[in-house]
Formats: sequence, structure tokens, C-alpha cells
Amino acid sequence: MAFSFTEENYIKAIYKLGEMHHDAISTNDIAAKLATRAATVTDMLKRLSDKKLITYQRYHGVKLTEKGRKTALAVIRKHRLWEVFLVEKLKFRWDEVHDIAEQLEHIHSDELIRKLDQFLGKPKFDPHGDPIPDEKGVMRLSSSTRLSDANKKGRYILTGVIDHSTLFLRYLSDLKLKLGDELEVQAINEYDQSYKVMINKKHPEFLSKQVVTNILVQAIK
Amino acid sequence: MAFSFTEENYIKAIYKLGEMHHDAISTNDIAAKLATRAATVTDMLKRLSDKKLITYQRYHGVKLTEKGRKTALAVIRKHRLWEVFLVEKLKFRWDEVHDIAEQLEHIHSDELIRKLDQFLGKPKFDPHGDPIPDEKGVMRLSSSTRLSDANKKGRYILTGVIDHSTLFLRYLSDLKLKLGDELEVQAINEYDQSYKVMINKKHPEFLSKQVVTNILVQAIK
DNA sequence: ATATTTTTTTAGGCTAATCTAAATTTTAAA
DNA sequence: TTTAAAATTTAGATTAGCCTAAAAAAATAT
Ligand SMILES: [Mn+2]
Ligand SMILES: [Mn+2]
Ligand SMILES: [Mn+2]
Ligand SMILES: [Mn+2]
Repeated sequence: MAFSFTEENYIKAIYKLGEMHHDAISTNDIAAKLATRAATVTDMLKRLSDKKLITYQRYHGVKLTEKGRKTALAVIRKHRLWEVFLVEKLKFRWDEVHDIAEQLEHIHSDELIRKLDQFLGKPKFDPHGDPIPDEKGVMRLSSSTRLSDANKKGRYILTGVIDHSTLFLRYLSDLKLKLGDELEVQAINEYDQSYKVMINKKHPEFLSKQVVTNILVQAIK
Repeated sequence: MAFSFTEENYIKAIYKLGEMHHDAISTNDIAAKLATRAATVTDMLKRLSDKKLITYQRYHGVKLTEKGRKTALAVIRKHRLWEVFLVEKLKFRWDEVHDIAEQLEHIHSDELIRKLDQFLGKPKFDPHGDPIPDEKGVMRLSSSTRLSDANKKGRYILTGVIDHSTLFLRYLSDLKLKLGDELEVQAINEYDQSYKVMINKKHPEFLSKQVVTNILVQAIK
């Protein structure tokens, strides 16, 4: 019932790929996500199948079993709780925590996570606005949309990001933009889909199409 | 410059064995400490020697190099800081933290440890009274002695333990005895070297020879 | 419907870390 | 000082996780 570092990473990758497609996941997609080779993935899929974490049919991709889904969500829960710890308690910036959490998410101790969750005040979201699954593996789905999908003037709250790269997160920080801040869309450029927004009723900024497709918001009222 | 989980455990084991003997460490001692086989140890010693962490002569044991000593102390520093975190912040008991710290000590991030140290208020001792090496790998040596070595009536402060087993630590907790508490030795039994002590001026207890050799104290005045 | 391209699997090999059994060296005993 | 015992190393295998190259299957284009 305890899996290796590597096995957990495969399960997490398969879960995340399944969040988008939701049909069976291909060997090549997993290889791309984990920066490894298709042959290596095939080897591992056999092992994960033996352990009943996935259902696997040669040449036809994989799906997580219920056991696999639970395992993935437990790892994601740990990752996100540790990220909260790193930002809230140790004062890391939100663009610095992912790689450390990639290591911490593989520490095995249910009691540790129970107590960490308690210590952090049972947070519901991580520093990037991603929801934290509960002990049972239940994760409420986000009611946020990409700002590019809102596609309408008005006021919004920044609730999350799609792109988690350091470069993007730093860019947002440089704009003095953080989770919970207000974005008022004042104009949308029809030619290139760039947005003119007012941040926290203070400073106006231009956000490119690429930027507005990578931030999640909720409309105010 | 970053070593594997396994390599770090070997280096730590060699360091700890060196703390007692301080002549060259034998293959068999390392095998015993790590619950592995002598042949396995020999294999690893060659690898550690290649990496300049130890000096190794066939059939004549090993010693840590300066690089090896630094590596060991860095791992010990991480272990002890995490133990402080688990007890002080997450409210684990002192007998519950070792196994979790065994995992956490292998997380690689200098910045994480710097910030954790800061967060904990730069503690000098772990929950078992063991000193925490600083960033440079400097660890002040304990001025404490085993209560059995004091061997004299009088008042003492409990400053640490030799045996770190759950069983022993639980036993001390059951006696309402924790670090910093006062022990007044009222009588020493000449026959079996058991001690009659008063704990915190409140309740008298009998401590066996095995117990008094496993606790560290400092005499008061 | 057949040929070409893409995807996936198999075959065979590598390294780190482990093991058991056998050989060798050192140490201790007679 | 020879011999027996103990410690250590070598030899040979195993497993997890990874790789490249070749074969096979599936998807796509003609
Ligand atoms: Mn992350
Ligand atoms: Mn995150
Ligand atoms: Mn410990
Ligand atoms: Mn300790």
C-alpha cells in the first residue's frame, strides 16, 4: 500500500492528463509529461497495472482505477499542503515552492499530513489557487474561469493561475498582482485579444492574450 | 554535490559510529547499523570512496574525509531541525518524530533549511537534547554526562537521552519526566546501581541502572 | 484498399542498490 | 608459529528504473 517515489509520479501524471482529456491516456503523453521515453513508460504501466493502480490494455492507453485515483489525490493533497506551508509559514514566494513540494509530496506519514493540515488551519486552496483535496480525496471543482473566457468588461477577483511557471508567476508579482486582487476589465482589443485592466482600482495594465488565458477569475456579483 | 538517499544514510551511519570509536570504522559495524550485509557495505564503500566522501583501504575500515564529515553534519542538522518542527509546531510527541525525520532529512534545498531554521527561531537542540549543527557544520559538544557517571547525590537537570527508542522515551514521559526537569538523586543502591530520585521536587521514583545510563544531565551549581 | 506515418511494444542492455555463497585476508588461539 | 575463527571482499544474481534500436500494431493518407 506504499508506493515508490517514481510510481507516485507516474500516477500523478496520469491523473493530471486525465483531468483534460478524460478518455484513455496515451503512452506518449505520459512520456512527454515525465520527460522520459515511451519504452520506459510501457515498462512502468505493466508494473502499475500489476498493482491495480491502472487498467491497461496494450496499444489502447490507460485509465486510473479507483485505487489509482485515490493515490493520485493523496499525493496532490500533500503537494498542495506543503506549498501552503512553504508560503504561509516559511515565507517563500509562490514561484519558489513547486520544486520543493515535488520532493515533500513523497514523504510517507498519514499522521504528518493530518497534523500539517491542522497546523495550517485546514486550508482549501494552495498558493496558486488550486483546491486541496480532503482526507477522503474529495476535491471541490473550481467555479473559476479563465479571464479570456469571461470576455466581458467588468470586475473580477483573481482566484488562480493555469501556468505555474516561475517566469509567469514572477511576471504577475511584478504587476503587483496576487490571489484575491481585483481586476477591472476596461477594454478588450479586438485585434489581438489583449486586455486593458485596472488592478485593485489603482494602476492600469495591458495583459496579452497569453496572459489572460492563463489566469483564473470569478466575476464580482 | 548532491547525494542519494542511500549514500546519505551510509555517511550518517559512518559519522555516528565514528563518534564513539574514533578509530577506523569496520565494514561489519556499518552493516549492523544499517541492517544490511557486509558485502553490500563493501560495494557502497567503493562508491563513497570514488566520491571522496571517505578514505577506504581494503580490509582496514573507513574514515570520513572532511567533505564526508560536512555531508554527515548537514544531514544531521536537517534531521534535528525537522524533529524540532514536528514537536514544536505540529505537536508530535518526542517519541514519534524520528522515523518521519529520517525521511525529511533527505529533502534537498539549502533555502528550505535556512528558512526552516529561521522559522523555528534557530534552535540549538532537538527534542531529545541533541545539539543542532549550524550551517557551517559546527556543533558544540555537550557538557552533559550520563546520570550514571555523575554517581553522586545532588540535583541535576535532565538535558538529553542516549537511547532514542520509542519504548524508552514513552517510559520517561510516563514518569512525567521531560527535558529541563529537575532530578534530585537521593540514594544510589550499591548492589544494583539503581537510583532513587525526586522528580521536580514532587514525586520520588526508582530508576534502574539501565535507565540512569541512558539519560544525560547537568549538575545544578 | 493499400501504402505510409505515427504510436506503441518488445528485445536487449545499463546502473544503483541489494542479496547469498565462496574465496581471501586478518586476527586470535593453541 | 601454525591453525582455527572472524572479518572482509569477490563473484555472481536480482530488482527497479531507465535507455536505444528494432519490430509490430494502429491511425492516417492516398
Ligand atoms: Mn506545485
Ligand atoms: Mn500549487
Ligand atoms: Mn532522530
Ligand atoms: Mn533527535
